[in-house]
Amino acid sequence: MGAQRERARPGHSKKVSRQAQVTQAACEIFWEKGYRAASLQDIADRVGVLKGSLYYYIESKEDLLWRIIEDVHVQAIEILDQALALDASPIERIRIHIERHVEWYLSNVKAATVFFREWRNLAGERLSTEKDRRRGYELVIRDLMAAAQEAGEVSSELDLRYATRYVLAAVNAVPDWYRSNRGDSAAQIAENYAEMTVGLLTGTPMRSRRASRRKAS
Amino acid sequence: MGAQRERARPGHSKKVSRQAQVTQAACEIFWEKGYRAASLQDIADRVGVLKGSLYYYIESKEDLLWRIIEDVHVQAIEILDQALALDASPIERIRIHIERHVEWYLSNVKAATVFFREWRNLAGERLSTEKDRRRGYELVIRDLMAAAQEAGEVSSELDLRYATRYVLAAVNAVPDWYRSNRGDSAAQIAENYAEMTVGLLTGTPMRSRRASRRKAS
Amino acid sequence: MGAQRERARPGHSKKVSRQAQVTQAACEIFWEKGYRAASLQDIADRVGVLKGSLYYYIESKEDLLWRIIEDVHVQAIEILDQALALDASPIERIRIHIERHVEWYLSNVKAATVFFREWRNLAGERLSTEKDRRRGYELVIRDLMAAAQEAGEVSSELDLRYATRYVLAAVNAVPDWYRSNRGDSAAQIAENYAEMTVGLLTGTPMRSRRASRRKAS
Amino acid sequence: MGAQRERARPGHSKKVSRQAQVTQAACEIFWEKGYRAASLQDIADRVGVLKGSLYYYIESKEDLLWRIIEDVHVQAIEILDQALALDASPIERIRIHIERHVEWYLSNVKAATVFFREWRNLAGERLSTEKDRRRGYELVIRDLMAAAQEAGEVSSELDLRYATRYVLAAVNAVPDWYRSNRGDSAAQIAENYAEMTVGLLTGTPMRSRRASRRKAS
DNA sequence: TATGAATGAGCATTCATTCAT
DNA sequence: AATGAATGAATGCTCATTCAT
Repeated sequence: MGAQRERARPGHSKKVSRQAQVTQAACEIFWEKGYRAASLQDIADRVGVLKGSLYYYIESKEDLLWRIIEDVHVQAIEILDQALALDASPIERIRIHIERHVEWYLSNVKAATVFFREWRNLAGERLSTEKDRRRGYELVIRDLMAAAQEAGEVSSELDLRYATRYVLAAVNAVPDWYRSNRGDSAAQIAENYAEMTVGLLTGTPMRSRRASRRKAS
Repeated sequence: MGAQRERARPGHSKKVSRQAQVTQAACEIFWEKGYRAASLQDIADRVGVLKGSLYYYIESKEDLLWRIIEDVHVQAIEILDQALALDASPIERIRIHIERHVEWYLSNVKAATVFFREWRNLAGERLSTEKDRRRGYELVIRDLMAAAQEAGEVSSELDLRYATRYVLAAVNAVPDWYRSNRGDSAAQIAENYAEMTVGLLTGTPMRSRRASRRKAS
Repeated sequence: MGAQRERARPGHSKKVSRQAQVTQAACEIFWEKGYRAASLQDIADRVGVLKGSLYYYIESKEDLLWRIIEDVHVQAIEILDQALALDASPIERIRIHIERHVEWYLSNVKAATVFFREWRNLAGERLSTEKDRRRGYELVIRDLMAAAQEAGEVSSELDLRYATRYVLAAVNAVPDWYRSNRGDSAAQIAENYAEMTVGLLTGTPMRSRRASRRKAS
Repeated sequence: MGAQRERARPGHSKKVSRQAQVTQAACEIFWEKGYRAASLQDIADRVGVLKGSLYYYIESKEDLLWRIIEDVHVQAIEILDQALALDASPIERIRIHIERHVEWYLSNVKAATVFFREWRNLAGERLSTEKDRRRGYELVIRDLMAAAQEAGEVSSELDLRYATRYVLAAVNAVPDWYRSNRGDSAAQIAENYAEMTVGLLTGTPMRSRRASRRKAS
């Protein structure tokens, strides 16, 4: 529909594009009520336009969900790629990735939550695509773990199919319970999760790992 | 509405109560389509009655969800209590509990899935109750981990607030991906998850744990 | 949806089934405003129920149109079959058929009008089916004309592809202008149309045809 | 709104006026989807402007329909007037008129189709005007037939009210089924229709009419 | 126990139209 | 001449729920 090229007026960045405003509002409402319980009326109210006016910016309600999910994917894959490209041992790459991944989640709690909770509401081809993407993501992580296993960093007795799911489920649930205004900082939580993951994979007590990392650096 | 006590007709146990049939159908439909996308028409169709007739057995749609959730709770707590009552070290009790817990999930995939995915659709007091219960459950698990920590089985550096959530999220996601008709048996998966959990908590490599357990028994 | 078996209470025939009432109301509204301009609200108002209640009786708006069209088809084909089965010359069968056909139209003006004006609003498979049916109907009429041509009753110079369309268009337009409350009776109009059709096909002046028919009988 | 006079720039006839482009696009879209199902968006898309921009050229959607209908009328009446002015017998004038009329339809299928199918979507005064025009047109044709009847060319037994409608309906339906890319040429079809009409009116077999016309010329 | 009919509120979506720029 | 944004009313449709029988 209507193209929304931002008139790149410098110094006028305060006015976010309506397009972005709408997606943002949708994300919040979906996060608050869930995709199905959320109505376009809710979203329109938050944006401050009439319900029908939303259709100048979107094609359908699912469209909104799709945008949010796509956006999370793009960023998640970027983070993953950066970790994969690191010049470090497999297990170290895993550790760093988990840390950054969690940190990103925690600074995008709403989008991340919607991403994990609502993707099943997609339909047709989008649903298929999304399933494929999730499977693909899981496989990349599994491959990374396999590399660590081959490098002898991870016990060969660990069944990676389950380890992958175990770790991913644990990590992806972080936005479910996180409240930004109390408890540890996002960075601390991220570090904790990375450590637990490495511990799970390597079976090394936390103490000794920390010590060895300090030595190394 | 009408009382729902089953007329306890002895020797007539073959005929499952309609009440149970309805809950069962609801569980399946909720599992297939999600609570919000499921309609009472769907459920009535599966049971083989008219939509309006359902109201002889239920008070509302939420009622159905509530029953399923309650049922899972009752069984989950029973399993937890049994593990807590064991005469074994804390970490061993954790291991056994996780194993049984996962095994139960896997033989009740639909109910378990609905339980985890749909509880947010409860409203009012039921929602509060449910939140409390989940928090309570988490705390019991955390206490068990704390006991293991005090017993020296778990590193004192592990932050139990996060460890609890890590483990619970991982374990509770099992019904999300489990397909009963392929891959390992429920028992194998359960053992795997229990082992990974213990590994995560104790930081012991899997190999040595297995060896020590064999010696002990 | 809900089965609408009439409770065959004898002596209680005044109460027409709601199902029929709804279709009837739809037919009238479609006739008055056209299918697309007609709203389900209009129909509900005429029946005296709420808009949403209509869906107890129908599956969609198109459903209503479809029913009307199917009904016309069933009756039109019955009339055609009866004419085809007559023990008479081809041209006589044509004459009789046109007469009965027009007469039926004129006693079902609304349905017939909707049938001719609105079928293009069908979609998907229904549209295809309908197109096929119309083509099939045309072909049967053409075959009948071809029989008359072979019997020497119709000039061999007449191009039957066009003659068929000429006649059908003329005849099918009758409900477009007919007003039951003034002018000739339906029977007179029907006779006129039948005669004109025979005249067109045979090229016999009307006077001589009438005379010969009187002699024959 | 703004005046729409074309700036009559001489020597610049290549660029069709936007006004005409819009009407043309509307005609096509109305022909493809029907007036009610067509949206201004469709038309704007075809023209290559934004929906809102159309209102520089039109006052309303109905406006577009009205223009198409007016245009057909202007041309139809011109054709009729030319036939009426011919120095020939009434029946010959009828024959010639039908022939030219059909030929014109067939070279303006879209406009003609819209003209016949969609006029009922007009409202208010335009609808009344249109009804009058159609009635007037029918009466002129009827008068022509009456002249033929008085000249003894048409049987006095023919009821001209019905004959007029019969012929007009048949002729006006031509654009409904015509496909320019297959079958006979427009000229052949037009001749066929003219012949059938004369045959219907005069009750003369086609063969003898052709022979007599050849002699006369 | 169960049915069949109806309710009524809500929902996503469409669209002709307007208007400041 | 045309744009881009918004309006507001309407539309087809869904669904949990009610209730007399």
